Amino acid sequence: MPALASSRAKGRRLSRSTEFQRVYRQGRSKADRYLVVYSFQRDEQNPARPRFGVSVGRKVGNAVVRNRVKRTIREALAELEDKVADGLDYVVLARADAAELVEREGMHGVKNSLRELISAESESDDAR
RNA sequence: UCCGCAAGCCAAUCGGCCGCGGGUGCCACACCAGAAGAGGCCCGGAAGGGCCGCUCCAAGGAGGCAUUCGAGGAAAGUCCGGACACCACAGAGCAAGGGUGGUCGAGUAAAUCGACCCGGCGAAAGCCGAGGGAAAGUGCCACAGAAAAUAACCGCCUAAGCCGUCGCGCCAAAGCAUUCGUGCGGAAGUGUGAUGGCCGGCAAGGGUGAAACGGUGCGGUAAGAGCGCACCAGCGUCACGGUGACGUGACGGCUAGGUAAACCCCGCCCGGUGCAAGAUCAAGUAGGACCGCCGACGCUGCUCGCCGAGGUCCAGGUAGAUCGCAGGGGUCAGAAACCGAAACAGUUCGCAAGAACAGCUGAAAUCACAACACCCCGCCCGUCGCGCCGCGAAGCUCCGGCCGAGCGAAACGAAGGGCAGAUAGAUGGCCGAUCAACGACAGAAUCCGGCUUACAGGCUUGCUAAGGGA
Repeated sequence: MPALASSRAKGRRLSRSTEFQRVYRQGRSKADRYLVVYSFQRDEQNPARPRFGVSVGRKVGNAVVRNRVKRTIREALAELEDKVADGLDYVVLARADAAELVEREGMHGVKNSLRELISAESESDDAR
């Protein structure tokens, strides 16, 4: 199977509303003050590369702010891709104060926050 | 130079690496899907259906490489208008409801634009105004104030009328005096002056207010008043100027508060919903018609009926997909040309219902859309030209420089590059350099024309007033 080079490419994103719903309803979640990470085991037998969805609500700010938050999260995810288990769908939800984190700490702040959330989640996964 | 005003423009810049979305070209077939071929296996009584790998193809998806394009002046608010789509009515008028409102011109239209008029603000440049009608009618005008529309609290005035008081006259009567002529006298009466009151007159002044029944001055008056006059403002008529809003002048009669984004009257305009409009295709599930090989039941058999499973076709249409949708048009319509006609006569599959193909006419018989190619137009960029500066006696071009800001290409004419189009929604990240030094407001979502609102800093041009210099 030809690897899609980047997690930012179209095929590696969650695209359908039903896919988001599935992750929200059936997945597990972990959160801090700024971000919420949902994850869902898609197919246990045939683990593919993980897929990502980003959701930024209106509470975060106006369109320019939302765009900036979304792009920053995508960049951070692309750099964290190696540390993420295959076969999972992730949704990163930006909470209302997320713009504050992006403005203050930039991409690195978001990356650190995501790394902690994702590893905490996989630990609880192992404990299961 | 500085204060201000107007118009236009920019929206940090440059380089490297990595990345995202669209278009185009090429590669590739290891993945998914598909076409063809031969083969194997499974389910089924059969018709038929399914699965597996192999060979081959390249015309899809995903992928790789290359190339090209990729947020704004407001993309925003969704406030007007138009295109487009569907729905409704399918004629006209009236009514209702909503909108709109100086004039002329531009514009498909607009709560649009330009010029002008009028009013307000400003010293000016200039800015602001939904700016028809208040003598059609109704209503309202807070607080304050006597009063908010046929005004009278303080105030001013007693000219006319009435009632007093006092002074001074006139004077019939009584009375007194008398030279008998008349004189004095004076109640009542009457005249006049002063004064008090009643009945009144007035609207100048004060006070209240956003606004108080035109303003200023002179005359006039008891006091006053358009009562008279002059000028001003307003109204009407006429004349002149202007396409017109309106302006100017003359004359007239002397007065009419404000408010219509209060009701209302007048003129003009107006179906509704919005691209989540809507169109096309279409799994699955349920539905309808038909077929009658198989099974069950009615009936032991045949026929028939019914049920089940199976098959064929059909309609509607969910998930989903595609289009709408990326500047516009031409080549691009034609003899039936959007699902056709004729025929059931061909071939294949099927028990059959039927399906697919072929044949005839024809360039084409699924069409349309899309795409490629070429051409034309529009817009943008840059070129060029207009333009600016210098030199000079003289510059559209003709010698040199600047293209800083901007504009133009209507006609003729030259060559080049470009035109965002996503659908959990692309236009970004990191590093380095520079600055007026960390860069405002802010992110396309059907398109177009406006309006409004937000906004750091900077640039260009023109203008006003003041000061300075020549």
